Amino acid sequence: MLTIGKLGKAAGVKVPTIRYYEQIGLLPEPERSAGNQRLYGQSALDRLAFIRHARELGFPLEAIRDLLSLSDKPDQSCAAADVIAKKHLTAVKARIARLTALKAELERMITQCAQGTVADCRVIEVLSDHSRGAQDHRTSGAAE
Amino acid sequence: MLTIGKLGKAAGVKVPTIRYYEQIGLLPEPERSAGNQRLYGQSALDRLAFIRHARELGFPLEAIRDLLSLSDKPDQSCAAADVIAKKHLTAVKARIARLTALKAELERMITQCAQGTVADCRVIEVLSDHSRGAQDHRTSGAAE
DNA sequence: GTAAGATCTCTAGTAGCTATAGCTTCAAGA
DNA sequence: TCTTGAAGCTATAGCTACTAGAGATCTTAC
Repeated sequence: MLTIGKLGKAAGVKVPTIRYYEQIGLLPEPERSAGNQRLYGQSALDRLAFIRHARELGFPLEAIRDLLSLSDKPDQSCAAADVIAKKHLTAVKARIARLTALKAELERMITQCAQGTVADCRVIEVLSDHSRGAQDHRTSGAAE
Repeated sequence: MLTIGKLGKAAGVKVPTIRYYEQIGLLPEPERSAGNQRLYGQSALDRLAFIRHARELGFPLEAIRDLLSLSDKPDQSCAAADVIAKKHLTAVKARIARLTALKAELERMITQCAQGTVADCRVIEVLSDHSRGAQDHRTSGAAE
């Protein structure tokens, strides 16, 4: 049996966050010790690790709630999980594209900044590029 | 001169968000019409486009505030902007790595889900993989 | 037995918006 | 010129996903 601190360490989640997850019903109410402290078993650790992993990957708590409810009744169709995964995949792809573009921009910025003052630094220009022949950035960028 | 709605459309930012930015001091208070409505010029559009672009790329508002203050005094050294950009670049790289891993996982999930029920669907397993030889995922994943 | 550290509950604060209520102003058509 | 409907105004409250405090209690190691 794990105390909340041990559980948090094992799953990589902060203690108040665990209590928060319990409060909003993502984690079931655990057993308590004689002195009223929470005690967790392996299944709580699994569940929390799942939540943390999904959160890290950008799933909102509501999607996680859905996925957990699926795992709670594993003999049902996979269609719902599939829908969630597909929806998220689209968002993930868009995010990767944007972040990759940003990475290039940041690298360019840093290179250029290394050689001058703000006057000839492109940081600001790069990030407000709408006015210099890149009016079309919305076509590729605003897909969210 | 643009009304707030036109400005929002031009920059791709919602009207309440513009007012929010003004409230927290990211945008200067604009002129007003005789009837007390906000009126914006080109510089406000530039500034807002910059903010939106930076937000889209994941810069927190405080970093944007810093960058804007730099652009307001463009004859100073670029070092500060460089620091901000570098710090952000590290975070961006980590994010891309995580999202790329997620993309693979989601794609695998969807493929597998297409062929069965939740009973043999890996959605939950994939996302709580700590117990199957991937305990070290924290080493590569929790860098934020 | 005592002292440090972990846990308890509860409340309030954070970022970055978003929504609502109830009002006024503006632009376009009849 | 009147009117009507969209767009604007202020102010406040709500949202997600936590995070931080206060002040009390429990557990554990010496």
